[in-house]
Amino acid sequence: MSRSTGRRLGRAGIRDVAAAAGVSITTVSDALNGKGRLPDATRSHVREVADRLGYRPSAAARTLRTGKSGLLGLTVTTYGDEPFTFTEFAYFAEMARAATSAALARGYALVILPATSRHDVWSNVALDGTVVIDPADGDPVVTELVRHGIPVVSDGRPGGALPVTGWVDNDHEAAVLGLLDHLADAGARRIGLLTGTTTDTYTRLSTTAYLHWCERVGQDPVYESYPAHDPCAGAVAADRLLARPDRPDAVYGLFDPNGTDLLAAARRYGLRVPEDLLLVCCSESTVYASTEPPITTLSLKPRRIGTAVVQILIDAIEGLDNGLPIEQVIPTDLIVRTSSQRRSARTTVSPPRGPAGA
Amino acid sequence: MSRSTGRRLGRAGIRDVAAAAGVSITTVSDALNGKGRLPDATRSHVREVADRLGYRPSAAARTLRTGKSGLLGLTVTTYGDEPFTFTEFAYFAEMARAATSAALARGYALVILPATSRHDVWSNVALDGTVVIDPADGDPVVTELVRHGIPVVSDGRPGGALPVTGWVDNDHEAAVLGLLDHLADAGARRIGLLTGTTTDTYTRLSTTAYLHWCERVGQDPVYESYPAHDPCAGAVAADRLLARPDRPDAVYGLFDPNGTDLLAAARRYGLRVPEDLLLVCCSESTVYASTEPPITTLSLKPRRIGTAVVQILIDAIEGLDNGLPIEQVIPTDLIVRTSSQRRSARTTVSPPRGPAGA
DNA sequence: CTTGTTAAAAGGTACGTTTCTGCATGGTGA
DNA sequence: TCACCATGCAGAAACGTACCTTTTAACAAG
Repeated sequence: MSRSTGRRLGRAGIRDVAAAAGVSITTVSDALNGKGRLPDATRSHVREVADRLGYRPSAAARTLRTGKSGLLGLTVTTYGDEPFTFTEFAYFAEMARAATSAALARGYALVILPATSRHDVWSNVALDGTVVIDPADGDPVVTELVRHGIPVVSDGRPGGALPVTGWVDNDHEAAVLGLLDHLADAGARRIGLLTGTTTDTYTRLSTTAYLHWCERVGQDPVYESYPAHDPCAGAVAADRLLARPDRPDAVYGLFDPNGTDLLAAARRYGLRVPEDLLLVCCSESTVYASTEPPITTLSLKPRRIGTAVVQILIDAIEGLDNGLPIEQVIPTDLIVRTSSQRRSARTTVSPPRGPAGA
Repeated sequence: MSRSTGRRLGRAGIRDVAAAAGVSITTVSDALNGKGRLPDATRSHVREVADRLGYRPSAAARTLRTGKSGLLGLTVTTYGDEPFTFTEFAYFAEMARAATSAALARGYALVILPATSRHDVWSNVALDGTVVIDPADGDPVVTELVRHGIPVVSDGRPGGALPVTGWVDNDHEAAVLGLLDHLADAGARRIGLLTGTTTDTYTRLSTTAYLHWCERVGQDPVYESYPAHDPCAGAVAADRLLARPDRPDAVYGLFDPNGTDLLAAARRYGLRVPEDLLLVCCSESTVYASTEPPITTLSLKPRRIGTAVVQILIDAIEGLDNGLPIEQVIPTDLIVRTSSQRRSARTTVSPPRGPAGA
């Protein structure tokens, strides 16, 4: 059997479409991709034949030929042993969702990849670019990607002079300072911090901002650290913080679960929130709107970050950037709820009295 | 310039490695892939040269040649307008995480794709198989994938005779029945249900199981429905349920946020939990361990489901299955906490469920 | 009649692998 | 010596597409 008629197995290729339509391969390619100079009659005829045969172009062949795969890597640096322990779950989920949407809107898809440098995984997929969440200083994966000319944009300001194409981050210092001012305005005299032992940029910047603030207002720092990837350790650390002799009258928790942890610890010690203890934590979770009392949260706007990261990355891939690294700062959002408002006892919604009242 | 020396731009290819190592292309390929019959000396020599040149095989070329891309699609059927509104956030995140890990462990990576039938996205990526979460009856994307011979495994029993390669799901009927028995054992006389208006399998099976149970024990059904993708609607429906004249003394909420919604509603009506109202909701979130009081949850074991789905899919791709569709049922896990225990104030240990009851 | 111009379509090569087939070589048993 | 086989390696054909180059036809202008 000759090469033109040979394969009856498998899907229809561009050759089969060309033969069935009575035109050349080039014409089919041009017709389907909207290129070349073809009369509309030919174009629609080819399209119809392709449809009839159920033709789908081979992504692999196209990628091989054009050098563009339409795939973006998405990597989360992890702590601990499990491959994908995101401590900031809601944050990651929101960010990834926004990134996926933004990529899709521009014709790209996201591939989830491990942060480890397992070559056999990374090299088995053709990437046009990569999004890295919270890269470690001198991350080997990032370094190698950049060395191979693959654009890399990071969520979180990269440390260690990582040669990324660009990055997006919040102004963590400003956020923490503003938040502490807010607590002080609400009457806090000694503000405590629940922070992490890891060395990632977020933890580091937030903690130093706290220390600076303490220095400025002349307060002794009161903080507890714990490995952020261990949820139980968070509860323990929250307890430790409230058990100290120099117990704070307000606490900021850097991580998502800290709000409930601190609330539980406060209950154990008979502390009323917000009367005896003001509470704020950094979280994207909506549960803090309906805890008792609702807890003030700092939102890092993961959706805006995810969108921005992908836009920068795709711009770089498509050569729409100016070549310089792009740095973008996304403002944070302090969502003030009862837990950080000492004075106003007014609740926002008037409780509808039900039948059989208390 | 000839084809052998021509390209100094771009990365090193297998040809360059062959030339530098003084062997043929075949030998390089065999050496790196562990195939063929080569002495260890040659093998290691080739590997060393490849390393020195920073050689990375082209995934696109390999995929084109072998027909295997090592990529699995991951799709979530969505409700509402946004492309990725997962109502069960924690569930999806956990499931996706487990699926990603399992895939990675077997050398595959996951690509996140939209459930819409945008051809230009789906056909731009070469997939070896696809995981579909909660497919709609007669889902066109699934149908087309199967028609093209791509294995599809679904999380959630597919309705509408969808010709999937296999599926994994919980036994939702049994879970709901057991849960209702548990509430009845704790003293509930009238159990209410907070359910969804959507027609997905989970909602449908759970609701009918509830109705069956009511019929069996001779209780009038007491339930409220709301569009599960709207978080505010959940709070409203919870309120409505507790405002009814035939107010239930126990409620099961089908969706993740229902626990906090119901707790807030109970507070508004001055109902004590668990004394006046028993509460259970289906959730994977750990926040319910530290609410006041802690809330009993039904876990669907998303990690086990994600792992199982991927194993079945990869088995099918690699031809390790027997060809028949595979159906796997994952047991659920009722995590009993204070909110569903009227008598014993003692915590934590879940009562061993005997089949007896009554 | 020649030449230039343009539309329409065909030819053919390259993208970078994997892998089938085949060619030497040297050792072994008959 | 010869046939035979295992070993170690090379040649070359695909895989399916995109795109650069060329051909053909038609037609207007010189």
